[in-house]
Amino acid sequence: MPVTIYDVAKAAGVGISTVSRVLNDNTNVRAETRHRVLEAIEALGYKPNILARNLSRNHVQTVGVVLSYFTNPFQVAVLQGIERFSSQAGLDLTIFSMESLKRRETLLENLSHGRRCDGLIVISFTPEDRFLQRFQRYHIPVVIADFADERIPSIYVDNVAGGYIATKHLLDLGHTRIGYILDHIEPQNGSGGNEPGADRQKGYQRALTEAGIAFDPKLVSESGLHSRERGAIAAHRLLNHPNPPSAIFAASDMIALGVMEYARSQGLHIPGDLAVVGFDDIELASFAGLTTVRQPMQEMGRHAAEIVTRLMQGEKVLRTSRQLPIELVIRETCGALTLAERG
Amino acid sequence: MPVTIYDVAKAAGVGISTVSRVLNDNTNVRAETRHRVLEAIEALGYKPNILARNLSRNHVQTVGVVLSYFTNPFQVAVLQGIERFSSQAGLDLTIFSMESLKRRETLLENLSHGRRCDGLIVISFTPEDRFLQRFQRYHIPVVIADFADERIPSIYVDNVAGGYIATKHLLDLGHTRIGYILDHIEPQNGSGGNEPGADRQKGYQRALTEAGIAFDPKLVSESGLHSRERGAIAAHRLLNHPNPPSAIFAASDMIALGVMEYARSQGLHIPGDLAVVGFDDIELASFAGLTTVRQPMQEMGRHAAEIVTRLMQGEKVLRTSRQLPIELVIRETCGALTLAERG
DNA sequence: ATAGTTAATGAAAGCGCTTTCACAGAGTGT
DNA sequence: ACACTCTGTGAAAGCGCTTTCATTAACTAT
Repeated sequence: MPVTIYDVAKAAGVGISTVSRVLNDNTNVRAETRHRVLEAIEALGYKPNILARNLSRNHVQTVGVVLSYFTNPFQVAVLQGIERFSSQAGLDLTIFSMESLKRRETLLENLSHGRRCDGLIVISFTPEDRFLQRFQRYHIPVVIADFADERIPSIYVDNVAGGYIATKHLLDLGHTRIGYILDHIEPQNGSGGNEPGADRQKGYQRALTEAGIAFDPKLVSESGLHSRERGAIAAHRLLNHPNPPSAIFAASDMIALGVMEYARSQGLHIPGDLAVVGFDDIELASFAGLTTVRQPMQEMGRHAAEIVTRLMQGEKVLRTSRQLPIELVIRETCGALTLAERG
Repeated sequence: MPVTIYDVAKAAGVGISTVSRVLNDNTNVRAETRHRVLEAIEALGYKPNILARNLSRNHVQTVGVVLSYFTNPFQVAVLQGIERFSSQAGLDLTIFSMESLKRRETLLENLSHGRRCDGLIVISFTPEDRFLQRFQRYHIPVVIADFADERIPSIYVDNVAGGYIATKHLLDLGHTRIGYILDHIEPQNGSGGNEPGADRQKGYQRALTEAGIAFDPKLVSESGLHSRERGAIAAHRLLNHPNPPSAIFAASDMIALGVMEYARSQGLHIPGDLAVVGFDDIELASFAGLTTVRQPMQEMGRHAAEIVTRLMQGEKVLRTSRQLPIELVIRETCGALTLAERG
């Protein structure tokens, strides 16, 4: 029923290999012949069957991205960047979301076997070694976004610097008891604790130390997830401390938003009673007037997509990893503006 | 290099068709034979080549979703619902985002030809007829989310009812000049103006009429997009009217958020000087204290995914379309709570 | 026993491309 | 004129599955 390459060949009075040639390389086919073939294609409304092409070429023309939480605006923003690039590159984008570690296992298991994508971008974590090896064996390049792993092309940000500038900013504003909330302390896997949250904490501690303030573990809380609900819970723990912090630095804007909600529900004024600084600069942050450390989320996605794409095409890429710049965005929740206005 | 069905057949001492049978139907193969085959599969670590299987079966085991704006939290929420269902159903999910009408044309053009997905979910619009026909010809079921089209399976809500209850609520609160902001007035295509924004406007007008208030076209503004920036611009137009509204109903929460930002930037208090009601109930809405009409976004996605999936499997589905319930969520921006507190 | 089913299996023919290989025919150099 | 390289092209062999079809073995019914 559907028109195949054979029909085109017949109509143009050539062999299928010639048709295939005009469809692909374009070299070594006489102009006149090509013209005939093109006309036949046009006349019959021929469209190459992708499935056949895929089998023959052993690829699927798609890049996969695995993200841990679809609900996380940060990840969605990265995804956006990826989408924009890959659609322009003519690649399909298939997404795999895994809401539990179990799911992640099975997902990676499947993914690393069948060729469901030609290249993979993982957001915010490193796949276990055995998966990495398998991907390599199948020549499926993997690149990581929002995570630095020396073994793998990674697009990341200097999280310790980020934690540092956020904390320093609060310190400069006169705060001495500064809380920190991160998603989770335990490394998710054996990759060695360079998770964003942990790195931001390093920066936080470094700023504290430089300021001559002793690090108080009681001022660090874990939310589990980058969500408002969990952020609020973590804030609750911190704020009900006998000697509560006057400022909180959160490892993500979502957590920060939760902190703000909780604080307000307790009648606390922001930034008067509690200063808050977030991380990411998601869209809500500007609405909420949240001071935060901006990471170029879309750019991260774009770069990651660009790298996989080139790797997929067999290109030898020299600098596969890239560090993107961050920036402190000062808004209302830290109190700096209020001070300035007063002054 | 990779182990194929032939290797398994050889190892198990059977023909490839037998291997294929145990891989698939499972009927009509002796228990003992199946066991041998299974053992060979295990021993060799055989995984069927998806590409070959796809070509042979003429499917790709994936559902596609085309969304207009990735930046739209509503669409992302629907996408989430889709993802959850389809991943459980063992289907891959590929997303197509189209930021312009041009892109949409070419996208649908490509999509309706090659088999890049076995089923398609489109969010918030109806593809043109010619595309629909083509999809039908290729037996690719299409279902629409957030849009009602009688010709196609659709998962939708009663938007005119939604517009009605939002407006009625404002009316009940004593407002008489109520503005309305929608994304765009012009139907995007010839499908006949039952776009969500237009329907909500119908409900808005109906409520007005019932209350004996003449509809004033000057109180309707178009933002173009569901974004804060555009919402703010539209609010600017409405609010600088000689006889400005005391309340604004926005066709989406994003627009409503923009309205709030603009109003506040002008020193207006919400809800004191301006009441605002949105639509969707995206996550930010609760943070912003926005009164809104909630639609079950994830559910929409889930249902849409369920329907396509069943259709893809050739199942004869009786009720392919479904209307989901909506609900007014009263929070701070409408002023109802303030009144109650006062009272 | 004998014909008539049914169950289990393998050979082979697709699926619709890409790619290798061989072979004409046209140039080139002597 | 003759050997010698290119170009342009088609036949045919994959790619790794599914599925049809024929065949054998085993089982029922007379």
